[in-house]
Amino acid sequence: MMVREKVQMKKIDNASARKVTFSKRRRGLFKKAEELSVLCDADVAVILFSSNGKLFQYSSSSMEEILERRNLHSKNLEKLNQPSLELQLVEDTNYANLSKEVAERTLQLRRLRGEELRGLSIEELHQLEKSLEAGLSRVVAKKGEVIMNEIYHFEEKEAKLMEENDKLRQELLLISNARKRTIGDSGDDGESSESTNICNSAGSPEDYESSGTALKLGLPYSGR
Amino acid sequence: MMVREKVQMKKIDNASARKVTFSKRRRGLFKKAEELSVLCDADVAVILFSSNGKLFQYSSSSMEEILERRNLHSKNLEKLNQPSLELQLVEDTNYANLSKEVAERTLQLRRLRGEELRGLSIEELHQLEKSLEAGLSRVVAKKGEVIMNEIYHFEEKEAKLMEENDKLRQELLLISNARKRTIGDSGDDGESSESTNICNSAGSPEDYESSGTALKLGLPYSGR
DNA sequence: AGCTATTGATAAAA
DNA sequence: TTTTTATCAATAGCT
Repeated sequence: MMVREKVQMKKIDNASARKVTFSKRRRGLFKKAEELSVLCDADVAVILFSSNGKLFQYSSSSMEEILERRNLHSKNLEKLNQPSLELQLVEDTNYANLSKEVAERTLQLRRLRGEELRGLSIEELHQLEKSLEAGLSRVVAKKGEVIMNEIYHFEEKEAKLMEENDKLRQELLLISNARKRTIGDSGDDGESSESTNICNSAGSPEDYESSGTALKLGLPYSGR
Repeated sequence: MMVREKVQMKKIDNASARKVTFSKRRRGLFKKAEELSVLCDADVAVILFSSNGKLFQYSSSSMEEILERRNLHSKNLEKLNQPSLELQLVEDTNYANLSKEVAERTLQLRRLRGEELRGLSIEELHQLEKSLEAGLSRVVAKKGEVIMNEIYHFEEKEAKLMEENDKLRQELLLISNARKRTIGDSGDDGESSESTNICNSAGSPEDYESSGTALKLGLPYSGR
């Protein structure tokens, strides 16, 4: 084996070597992340995009949870930056707030699930109902949006395929027309017109028009 | 130096040793992340929480940007609808767990409100919708129950008041009847019958019967 | 995808 | 915490 050189900290030029290194080091990074989480009882998330834009990720627990938790911390840090008061007080406040928030959210969740409704007034129940209806309508709307999006993609695909189909049928018609003409015109010298007609897309105007109309009548569809 | 042992993949018992290892490996992980990003032209983000709940993060470019990109990219088939309806009362009051719970509940709440629906699949949205419908139906049922209860109390009160009303009217009738009789019977000696008649509730049988009938006809109501 | 020489990471100790 | 050093772990370059 040749002498292994110290790796230069710059982008690897050779694309395939870069890809291999990416795979190896990606696994190494994820392994290190997992080790850290196990050995030190930490929560770890690693997100990475390859140069081609492919996503890879590792998380020691739920990725969404970790990201949400990070958001929360960022907010707390913002709070911390604004009033540069005594740090300890802020820490205590953070803890107290957190604990309060857990309790608050827990109760809210249970109420939204209809589990803990004791002691609520009619007015409060009515508010809860309205809140649920609003959430439901948003979720339903989003679902509709996602579904319509999916359908749109299908329609696009369908349209493309039909268009392709259309063209192929036209070509076939041209071929068969050409063939009929060749057979009908008896005193013609032996020219293999079929292959030239396939490759030559400029047919006679009448032929093109009629075949197009026939196809349209035969396969009607509404484009978007 | 003593023989360095192969590191066991489990949580380090010694707290201070764990802390030191955390620091070292954290730096190592970040370094690996940076190397990967430079060598392979990748975008990398690492987020980690120590066991004390402290946040550390590295990103090769803008963290927010990477996370946003991930949101767009990820087709999350992750847990969302895991009915963690059992909101376990967690004993451990440490900050990390608390923070974790807040994050989880916050995300759930936002989804129930229809605020954070990005990246959810049709199936997940459908589950969310069903969950909302179930909660809504429970809330509506509870509201109906509370309202019916309230109405029942009103009815009870109303019945009592009417009964009282009834009695008072009867007494008034007795008084006016007695007064008429006193005026109609001319050869009566001068006795102040008004005051005694008010206090004396025992009238003649005929009087009582007739007055009762009149009141029933005048004020009909259906009791429960 | 495997294989090693070599660099790199880090546990323990200071 | 950081440094040192002996050791283990990762991986670059080759098949």
